[in-house]
Amino acid sequence: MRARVLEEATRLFAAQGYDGTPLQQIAEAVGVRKPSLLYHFPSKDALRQAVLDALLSRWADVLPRLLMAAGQGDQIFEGMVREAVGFFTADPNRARLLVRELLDHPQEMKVRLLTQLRPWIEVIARYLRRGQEMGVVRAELDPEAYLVVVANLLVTGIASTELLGVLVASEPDPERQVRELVRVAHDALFVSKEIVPGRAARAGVPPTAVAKPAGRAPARRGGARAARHGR
Amino acid sequence: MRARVLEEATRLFAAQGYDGTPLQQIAEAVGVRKPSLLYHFPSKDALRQAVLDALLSRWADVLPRLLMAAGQGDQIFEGMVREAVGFFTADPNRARLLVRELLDHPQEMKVRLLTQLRPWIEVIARYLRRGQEMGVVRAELDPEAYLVVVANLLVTGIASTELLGVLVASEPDPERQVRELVRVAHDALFVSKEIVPGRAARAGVPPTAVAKPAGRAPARRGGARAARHGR
DNA sequence: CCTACCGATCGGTAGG
DNA sequence: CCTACCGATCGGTAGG
Repeated sequence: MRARVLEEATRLFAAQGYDGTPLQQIAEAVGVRKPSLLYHFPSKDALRQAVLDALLSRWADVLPRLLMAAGQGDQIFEGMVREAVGFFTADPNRARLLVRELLDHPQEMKVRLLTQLRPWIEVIARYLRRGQEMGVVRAELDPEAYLVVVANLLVTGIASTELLGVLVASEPDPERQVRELVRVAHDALFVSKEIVPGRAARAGVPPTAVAKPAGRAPARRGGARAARHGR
Repeated sequence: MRARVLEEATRLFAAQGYDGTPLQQIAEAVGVRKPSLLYHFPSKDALRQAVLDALLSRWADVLPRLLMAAGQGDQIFEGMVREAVGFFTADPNRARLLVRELLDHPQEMKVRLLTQLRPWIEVIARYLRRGQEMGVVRAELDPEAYLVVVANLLVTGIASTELLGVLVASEPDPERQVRELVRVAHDALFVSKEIVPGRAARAGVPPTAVAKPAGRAPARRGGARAARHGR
């Protein structure tokens, strides 16, 4: 029952916001009376925090697993992006809820980010710097700032995919938008070799390090697949 | 007086949201009684729309001027990004308000974006395609999707600069984050030549077309200057 | 632009 | 988990 409440509260908070969602409405969605909610959660604010905890605790599992699994440093990008895209496209409410919390409770989120996300950023930033030394990652890239930009890009980009679709084409295609999202993150990260004609590509860059995406057929880079692997 | 109300309402809606801001609080900030607000605006919702109108109407002036001014196609990027960054860093409340409206009133915003933004996206997308034919803009870039991604990136990135700063460094530096924001947009747009050693750079790309940023000193590309040129 | 006021709705409690 | 209920606050109106 507690799980049901969290589920409906997540959906409604994401769609209408905390202030825009009365307990009454959550109770109706769950199928109980309002005071029953306050038996499981001492207050509406406690419910909000429980919803947020449930959302962020999933990342606490996913992040370490990702960093362990990626043996080679250059596979981290694909793994992390695929996981993030999959997580948020499976239920865009997750992304919307995060954005709302960032706006509505900046101080509380600042503490959460600092303790739960900052350590991982430092770890991944070290990988990026190693990539820079190897000439695989763009030298002018600012590791920590890049990671924050991309995290923000993925979360807000997916949160508003449905809405912003009308700007891209008459018949919105979420996959197309997510694909471009991932491409932007990718091309801003790796040193690219696309325009180099022929053998110049071999100059100074270890051929195995950058991995496949650069020279291959464009527009099939994980967004599509990840969007399908669902929840 | 109407202007004063719009000003305070913008600030409070941006910080606390529409549902989180009572008319009473706006009245206090302006220095009048609550019913006086409803003399200038027929309802709270009418006030919200007036605030949004005031914000978006500024872009209706800025966008055309930008596209007129940029004589060369390759200057459009710098001009647009500088203008957008300047506009939103001058008052991050503008960015936050836009993000809130996107979440709280998606249908209404969909109509606004479709009529007020879509035409411009089509125009700029044509410039991008021309750049692709010239080999200056990345071939795998999806013009319309790219523009939406970057617009979203700038708005949300600046909306949360202050908050996300703690993830980048112990002593947050807004300029550093904005700089990386602009770099990501830039490097995901243009074909880069950085790793090409020596004369290979001349192969197939008109030297004057790409303009300066690519080969020069990194990390001084408009974010810093724009952030200073204020409101 | 004000005072006075209203009906509706809110989060939360009493008591079982 | 329910019924019954409360004080506070909300957007908005009457009337001047």
